[in-house]
Amino acid sequence: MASTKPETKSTPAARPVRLTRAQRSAILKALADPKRFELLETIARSQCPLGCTAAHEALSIAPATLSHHIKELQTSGLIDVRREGKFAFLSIKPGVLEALSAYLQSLSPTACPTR
Amino acid sequence: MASTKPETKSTPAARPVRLTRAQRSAILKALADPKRFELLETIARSQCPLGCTAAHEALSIAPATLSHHIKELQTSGLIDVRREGKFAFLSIKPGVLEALSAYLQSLSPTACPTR
DNA sequence: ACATCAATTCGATAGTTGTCGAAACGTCGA
DNA sequence: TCGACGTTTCGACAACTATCGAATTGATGT
Repeated sequence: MASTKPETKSTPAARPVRLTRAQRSAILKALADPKRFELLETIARSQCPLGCTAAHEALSIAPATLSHHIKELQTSGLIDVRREGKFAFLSIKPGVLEALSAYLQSLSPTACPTR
Repeated sequence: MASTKPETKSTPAARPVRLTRAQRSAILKALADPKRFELLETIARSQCPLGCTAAHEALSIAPATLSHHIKELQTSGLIDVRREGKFAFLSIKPGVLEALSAYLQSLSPTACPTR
Protein backbone atom coordinates (compact mmCIF):
# COMPACT_ATOMS: atom_id res chain seq x y z
CA MET A 1 0.00 0.00 0.00
CA ALA A 2 1.56 3.15 -1.19
CA SER A 3 1.05 6.11 1.02
CA THR A 4 -0.07 9.17 -0.81
CA LYS A 5 1.55 11.59 1.52
CA PRO A 6 3.07 11.75 4.96
CA GLU A 7 0.55 13.28 7.32
CA THR A 8 2.43 13.07 10.53
CA LYS A 9 3.81 16.49 9.91
CA SER A 10 2.34 19.85 10.57
CA THR A 11 -0.51 20.21 8.15
CA PRO A 12 -0.86 23.81 7.13
CA ALA A 13 -4.51 24.45 7.83
CA ALA A 14 -6.63 23.52 10.80
CA ARG A 15 -8.63 20.31 11.00
CA PRO A 16 -11.93 20.08 12.83
CA VAL A 17 -11.17 16.74 14.55
CA ARG A 18 -14.61 15.31 14.87
CA LEU A 19 -15.11 13.23 17.99
CA THR A 20 -17.41 10.25 18.25
CA ARG A 21 -19.37 9.60 21.38
CA ALA A 22 -17.01 6.80 22.33
CA GLN A 23 -13.99 9.02 21.84
CA ARG A 24 -15.49 11.71 24.02
CA SER A 25 -16.12 9.14 26.70
CA ALA A 26 -12.59 7.82 26.52
CA ILE A 27 -11.09 11.30 26.63
CA LEU A 28 -13.19 12.36 29.59
CA LYS A 29 -12.26 9.21 31.45
CA ALA A 30 -8.62 9.89 30.74
CA LEU A 31 -8.95 13.45 32.01
CA ALA A 32 -10.82 12.42 35.12
CA ASP A 33 -7.83 11.11 37.00
CA PRO A 34 -6.05 13.96 38.82
CA LYS A 35 -2.56 12.63 38.28
CA ARG A 36 -3.25 12.09 34.61
CA PHE A 37 -4.69 15.54 34.22
CA GLU A 38 -1.65 16.98 35.93
CA LEU A 39 0.51 15.07 33.49
CA LEU A 40 -1.39 16.55 30.60
CA GLU A 41 -1.00 20.01 32.08
CA THR A 42 2.72 19.43 32.45
CA ILE A 43 3.00 18.36 28.84
CA ALA A 44 0.99 21.36 27.74
CA ARG A 45 3.06 23.78 29.74
CA SER A 46 6.38 22.42 28.57
CA GLN A 47 7.80 23.67 25.32
CA CYS A 48 6.28 20.70 23.63
CA PRO A 49 7.83 17.27 23.61
CA LEU A 50 8.21 16.38 27.24
CA GLY A 51 10.60 13.62 28.24
CA CYS A 52 9.36 10.85 30.46
CA THR A 53 12.05 11.57 33.00
CA ALA A 54 10.90 15.14 33.37
CA ALA A 55 7.36 13.94 33.75
CA HIS A 56 8.39 11.45 36.36
CA GLU A 57 10.09 14.15 38.37
CA ALA A 58 7.19 16.51 38.02
CA LEU A 59 4.55 14.09 39.22
CA SER A 60 6.43 12.08 41.84
CA ILE A 61 4.97 8.73 40.96
CA ALA A 62 6.55 5.37 40.26
CA PRO A 63 7.79 4.78 36.70
CA ALA A 64 5.31 1.97 36.27
CA THR A 65 2.42 4.23 37.15
CA LEU A 66 3.65 6.94 34.84
CA SER A 67 3.92 4.50 31.99
CA HIS A 68 0.38 3.39 32.64
CA HIS A 69 -0.94 6.94 32.58
CA ILE A 70 0.95 7.75 29.41
CA LYS A 71 -0.63 4.82 27.68
CA GLU A 72 -4.06 5.90 28.86
CA LEU A 73 -3.57 9.40 27.50
CA GLN A 74 -2.24 7.98 24.28
CA THR A 75 -4.97 5.44 23.64
CA SER A 76 -7.61 8.04 24.41
CA GLY A 77 -6.11 10.14 21.66
CA LEU A 78 -5.03 13.06 23.77
CA ILE A 79 -1.29 12.86 23.26
CA ASP A 80 1.27 11.67 20.79
CA VAL A 81 4.24 9.62 21.89
CA ARG A 82 7.38 9.80 19.83
CA ARG A 83 10.12 7.36 20.62
CA GLU A 84 13.72 8.25 20.09
CA GLY A 85 16.24 5.67 21.16
CA LYS A 86 15.60 4.87 24.76
CA PHE A 87 13.64 8.03 25.37
CA ALA A 88 10.01 8.86 24.88
CA PHE A 89 8.66 12.32 24.17
CA LEU A 90 5.14 13.37 24.84
CA SER A 91 3.20 16.05 23.05
CA ILE A 92 -0.38 17.18 22.98
CA LYS A 93 -2.28 16.01 19.97
CA PRO A 94 -3.57 19.10 18.25
CA GLY A 95 -7.28 19.61 17.82
CA VAL A 96 -8.57 17.09 20.31
CA LEU A 97 -8.86 19.34 23.32
CA GLU A 98 -10.35 22.02 21.14
CA ALA A 99 -12.97 19.62 19.85
CA LEU A 100 -13.93 18.49 23.33
CA SER A 101 -13.94 22.04 24.57
CA ALA A 102 -16.24 23.13 21.78
CA TYR A 103 -18.65 20.30 22.45
CA LEU A 104 -18.82 21.04 26.16
CA GLN A 105 -19.47 24.66 25.44
CA SER A 106 -22.27 23.71 23.07
CA LEU A 107 -24.03 22.00 25.97
CA SER A 108 -24.39 25.25 27.86
CA PRO A 109 -27.54 26.70 26.39
CA THR A 110 -28.92 30.14 26.76
CA ALA A 111 -30.13 30.14 30.31
CA CYS A 112 -33.70 29.02 30.67
CA PRO A 113 -36.16 31.79 31.46
CA THR A 114 -38.10 29.80 34.06
CA ARG A 115 -35.41 29.72 36.67
CA MET B 1 -8.56 48.58 46.83
CA ALA B 2 -11.57 46.66 47.94
CA SER B 3 -15.14 46.94 46.82
CA THR B 4 -14.93 46.38 43.14
CA LYS B 5 -18.38 44.88 43.17
CA PRO B 6 -20.33 42.09 44.83
CA GLU B 7 -21.15 39.34 42.35
CA THR B 8 -22.61 36.53 44.39
CA LYS B 9 -26.08 36.53 42.92
CA SER B 10 -27.37 36.09 39.42
CA THR B 11 -25.87 39.08 37.77
CA PRO B 12 -27.51 39.98 34.52
CA ALA B 13 -24.27 40.12 32.59
CA ALA B 14 -21.55 37.52 32.25
CA ARG B 15 -20.12 35.52 35.16
CA PRO B 16 -16.53 34.32 35.13
CA VAL B 17 -17.06 31.25 37.39
CA ARG B 18 -13.54 30.56 38.47
CA LEU B 19 -12.80 26.89 39.06
CA THR B 20 -10.33 25.55 41.56
CA ARG B 21 -8.21 22.55 40.77
CA ALA B 22 -10.36 20.39 43.02
CA GLN B 23 -13.51 21.57 41.31
CA ARG B 24 -12.10 20.80 37.89
CA SER B 25 -11.22 17.34 39.09
CA ALA B 26 -14.68 16.74 40.51
CA ILE B 27 -16.36 17.99 37.37
CA LEU B 28 -14.22 15.87 35.09
CA LYS B 29 -14.89 12.82 37.20
CA ALA B 30 -18.60 13.54 37.03
CA LEU B 31 -18.44 13.87 33.26
CA ALA B 32 -16.38 10.72 32.83
CA ASP B 33 -19.22 8.29 33.34
CA PRO B 34 -21.10 7.71 30.05
CA LYS B 35 -24.52 7.46 31.64
CA ARG B 36 -23.93 10.60 33.63
CA PHE B 37 -22.73 12.45 30.58
CA GLU B 38 -25.76 11.31 28.70
CA LEU B 39 -27.90 12.61 31.53
CA LEU B 40 -26.21 15.97 31.31
CA GLU B 41 -26.76 16.04 27.58
CA THR B 42 -30.41 15.25 28.10
CA ILE B 43 -30.77 18.07 30.58
CA ALA B 44 -28.98 20.42 28.24
CA ARG B 45 -31.11 19.49 25.28
CA SER B 46 -34.38 19.81 27.15
CA GLN B 47 -35.97 23.22 27.44
CA CYS B 48 -34.35 23.60 30.79
CA PRO B 49 -35.69 22.07 33.97
CA LEU B 50 -35.88 18.38 33.24
CA GLY B 51 -38.07 16.18 35.40
CA CYS B 52 -36.61 13.08 36.96
CA THR B 53 -39.20 10.90 35.32
CA ALA B 54 -38.25 12.12 31.90
CA ALA B 55 -34.62 11.48 32.71
CA HIS B 56 -35.41 8.02 33.95
CA GLU B 57 -37.17 7.18 30.74
CA ALA B 58 -34.42 8.64 28.60
CA LEU B 59 -31.61 6.72 30.25
CA SER B 60 -33.24 3.40 31.08
CA ILE B 61 -31.62 2.91 34.43
CA ALA B 62 -33.01 2.08 37.83
CA PRO B 63 -34.37 4.98 39.89
CA ALA B 64 -31.73 4.41 42.53
CA THR B 65 -28.97 4.72 39.98
CA LEU B 66 -30.48 7.84 38.51
CA SER B 67 -30.70 9.42 41.93
CA HIS B 68 -27.08 8.58 42.51
CA HIS B 69 -25.99 10.18 39.25
CA ILE B 70 -28.05 13.28 39.91
CA LYS B 71 -26.35 13.73 43.23
CA GLU B 72 -22.96 13.33 41.60
CA LEU B 73 -23.71 15.98 39.00
CA GLN B 74 -25.07 18.23 41.71
CA THR B 75 -22.22 17.94 44.17
CA SER B 76 -19.73 18.45 41.38
CA GLY B 77 -21.45 21.74 40.67
CA LEU B 78 -22.63 20.96 37.18
CA ILE B 79 -26.37 21.12 37.72
CA ASP B 80 -28.95 22.73 39.95
CA VAL B 81 -31.72 20.68 41.47
CA ARG B 82 -34.93 22.43 42.30
CA ARG B 83 -37.48 20.52 44.30
CA GLU B 84 -41.15 21.15 43.89
CA GLY B 85 -43.46 18.95 45.87
CA LYS B 86 -42.62 15.39 45.02
CA PHE B 87 -40.87 16.30 41.82
CA ALA B 88 -37.32 17.31 41.12
CA PHE B 89 -36.22 19.48 38.23
CA LEU B 90 -32.73 19.51 36.86
CA SER B 91 -31.05 22.37 35.10
CA ILE B 92 -27.54 23.10 33.95
CA LYS B 93 -25.68 25.47 36.19
CA PRO B 94 -24.65 28.38 34.04
CA GLY B 95 -21.00 29.21 33.62
CA VAL B 96 -19.46 25.98 34.83
CA LEU B 97 -19.20 24.19 31.52
CA GLU B 98 -17.95 27.35 29.93
CA ALA B 99 -15.23 27.69 32.55
CA LEU B 100 -14.08 24.12 32.09
CA SER B 101 -14.23 24.47 28.35
CA ALA B 102 -12.12 27.59 28.45
CA TYR B 103 -9.52 25.94 30.63
CA LEU B 104 -9.25 22.90 28.42
CA GLN B 105 -8.83 25.08 25.41
CA SER B 106 -6.09 27.02 27.15
CA LEU B 107 -4.11 23.78 27.43
CA SER B 108 -3.84 23.44 23.69
CA PRO B 109 -0.84 25.58 22.91
CA THR B 110 0.42 26.75 19.62
CA ALA B 111 1.81 23.61 18.10
CA CYS B 112 5.46 23.09 18.87
CA PRO B 113 7.77 23.73 15.93
CA THR B 114 9.92 20.63 16.50
CA ARG B 115 7.33 18.09 15.55
C1' DA C 1 30.40 -8.51 25.83
C1' DC C 2 29.09 -6.07 29.61
C1' DA C 3 27.03 -2.68 32.60
C1' DT C 4 23.88 1.03 32.78
C1' DC C 5 19.90 3.47 32.14
C1' DA C 6 15.02 4.55 30.32
C1' DA C 7 10.85 2.63 29.80
C1' DT C 8 7.53 -1.16 29.80
C1' DT C 9 5.26 -5.35 31.38
C1' DC C 10 3.67 -8.44 34.95
C1' DG C 11 1.30 -9.64 39.09
C1' DA C 12 -0.87 -8.31 43.04
C1' DT C 13 -3.42 -5.33 46.08
C1' DA C 14 -6.37 -1.78 47.89
C1' DG C 15 -9.68 1.54 47.07
C1' DT C 16 -13.35 3.30 44.26
C1' DT C 17 -17.73 3.16 42.05
C1' DG C 18 -21.69 1.94 38.97
C1' DT C 19 -25.49 -0.89 39.50
C1' DC C 20 -29.63 -2.61 41.47
C1' DG C 21 -33.39 -4.53 44.82
C1' DA C 22 -35.64 -3.53 48.83
C1' DA C 23 -37.06 -0.50 52.14
C1' DA C 24 -38.04 4.16 53.67
C1' DC C 25 -39.45 8.88 53.14
C1' DG C 26 -42.50 12.75 51.51
C1' DT C 27 -46.09 14.48 48.88
C1' DC C 28 -50.48 14.45 46.86
C1' DG C 29 -55.24 13.00 45.79
C1' DA C 30 -59.32 10.31 47.21
C1' DT D 1 -56.61 8.37 56.95
C1' DC D 2 -55.20 5.70 53.45
C1' DG D 3 -53.02 4.36 49.28
C1' DA D 4 -50.39 5.63 45.22
C1' DC D 5 -46.52 7.67 43.34
C1' DG D 6 -41.87 10.05 42.90
C1' DT D 7 -37.61 10.10 44.94
C1' DT D 8 -34.02 8.86 48.15
C1' DT D 9 -31.37 5.87 51.25
C1' DC D 10 -29.38 1.51 52.49
C1' DG D 11 -26.80 -2.57 51.78
C1' DA D 12 -24.49 -5.42 48.85
C1' DC D 13 -22.08 -6.97 44.91
C1' DA D 14 -19.25 -6.90 40.76
C1' DA D 15 -16.21 -4.54 37.91
C1' DC D 16 -12.79 -1.37 37.33
C1' DT D 17 -8.47 0.93 38.21
C1' DA D 18 -4.64 3.55 40.34
C1' DT D 19 -0.65 2.17 42.50
C1' DC D 20 3.65 -0.08 43.22
C1' DG D 21 7.75 -3.60 43.39
C1' DA D 22 10.04 -6.71 40.73
C1' DA D 23 11.38 -8.50 36.52
C1' DT D 24 12.02 -7.53 31.55
C1' DT D 25 13.07 -5.28 27.29
C1' DG D 26 15.72 -2.29 24.48
C1' DA D 27 19.22 1.02 23.54
C1' DT D 28 23.66 3.34 24.62
C1' DG D 29 28.39 3.81 26.00
C1' DT D 30 32.70 1.69 27.56
